[in-house]
Amino acid sequence: MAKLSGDDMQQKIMEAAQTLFLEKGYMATSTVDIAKKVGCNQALVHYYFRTKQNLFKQIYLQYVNALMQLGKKNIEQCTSVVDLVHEIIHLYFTFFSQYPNVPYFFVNELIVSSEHRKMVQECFIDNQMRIMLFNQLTQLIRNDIAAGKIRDVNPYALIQNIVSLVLTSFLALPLYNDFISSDEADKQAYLHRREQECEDIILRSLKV
Amino acid sequence: MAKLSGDDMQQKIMEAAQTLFLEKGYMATSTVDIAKKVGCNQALVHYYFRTKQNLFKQIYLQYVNALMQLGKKNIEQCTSVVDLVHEIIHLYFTFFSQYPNVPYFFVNELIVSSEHRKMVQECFIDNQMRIMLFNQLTQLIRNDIAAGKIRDVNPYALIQNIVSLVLTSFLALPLYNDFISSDEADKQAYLHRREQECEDIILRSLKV
DNA sequence: CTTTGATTTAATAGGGTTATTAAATAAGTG
DNA sequence: CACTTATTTAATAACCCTATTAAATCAAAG
Repeated sequence: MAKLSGDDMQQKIMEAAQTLFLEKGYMATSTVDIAKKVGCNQALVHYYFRTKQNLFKQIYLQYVNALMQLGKKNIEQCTSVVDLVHEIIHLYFTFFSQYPNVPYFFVNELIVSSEHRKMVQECFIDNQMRIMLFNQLTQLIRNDIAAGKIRDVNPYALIQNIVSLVLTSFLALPLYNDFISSDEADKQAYLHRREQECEDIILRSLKV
Repeated sequence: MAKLSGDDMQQKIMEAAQTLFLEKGYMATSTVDIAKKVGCNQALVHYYFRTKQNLFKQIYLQYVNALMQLGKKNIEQCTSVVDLVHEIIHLYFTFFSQYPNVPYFFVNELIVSSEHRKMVQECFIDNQMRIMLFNQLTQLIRNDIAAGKIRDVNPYALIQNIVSLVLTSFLALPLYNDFISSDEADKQAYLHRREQECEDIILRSLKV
């Protein structure tokens, strides 16, 4: 194939790998598949990334960082839990609407493969931003409880509930597609309903 | 190995396959792995089930049916949505506590693999019991809305919310294990809290 | 124009995979 | 006991996989 400047090719390989990992998961995607999609030789994938695992890692971290960066900007200025819940849910829906396979990717690789879980843990567990955001949430919750604005809730549980409802809204997309409607506009409407529904449920769960 | 009557061996193979599919997923489990676990020759797996896909299918359907059967008994006699929500959530938690990997199994194979999704669809879409249970839910909801006992909700959305919260409680177990506590008693307590939390959230979301 | 270093390729080693074969062994029946 | 049928095995065909190698090609610098 026509040679590109190395960075371009590396980029193209990452993009193809991304698409395939998202579509079929890590296991079911081979470096041959990736090369075929790019239109290059399979050895080139190894030239740039040495191992398949390595390639995966870089892609995974890209998404984690993208989400974190986005989160930081939007969430820092929230002054109440209600605000924060709204922002977080909206953030997730915006992000995942753009990359609707990412939730599946996250679940599949993070929950499913203990190997990958370990890998992600390393990058996650002392992630400064994660800690900062969590501390902020905890503080906000404490304040709002003290002020009688919300009932006493556990920060972990709240996050888990939010993430549960949001993630499964996207995880269910293929089922929605097969069982209910495969029309793109319908799916957009579904996601829009889900966003409101998720926020509504969480806010109701916080009422005193 | 000592020969067993054929049914026993078939059973043992299914059980080993079950364990491995649950632990590592379909893709990451080879028929060699299964045979090794049973202690028999790999060809025997194919002798009884012809293909790996076939073996998987039988195991999958076993779980779907077990859950359906269990559901039927417990849910038929509910007379209100509140009742039903309690029963369904308790049912799920009881079932999944017994088989904590099944939620991951369901998600991984149903949501992730479009091939498997198609397969399951065929067995699911005209599953009489599924239709019956869903109709019962719809009817109960209509009645309770008319009686002013709950606010107007969409049956699909309600089910999705319940399933979301319950499934992710189990999907998060490995994360709980790694990040919070790997003590068995703690995990039991966590699941117990989650069951109450799920019911609480759903019931609050139904309040007029 | 040649040299040098970065890309890209073909070829292949060394695995592992599913599935099929034919042969060996056991169990049950007349 | 002999024969048939059901299990079980070893061996192997026919793939696909990752990763490495050495050789080919290109692009920019001297």
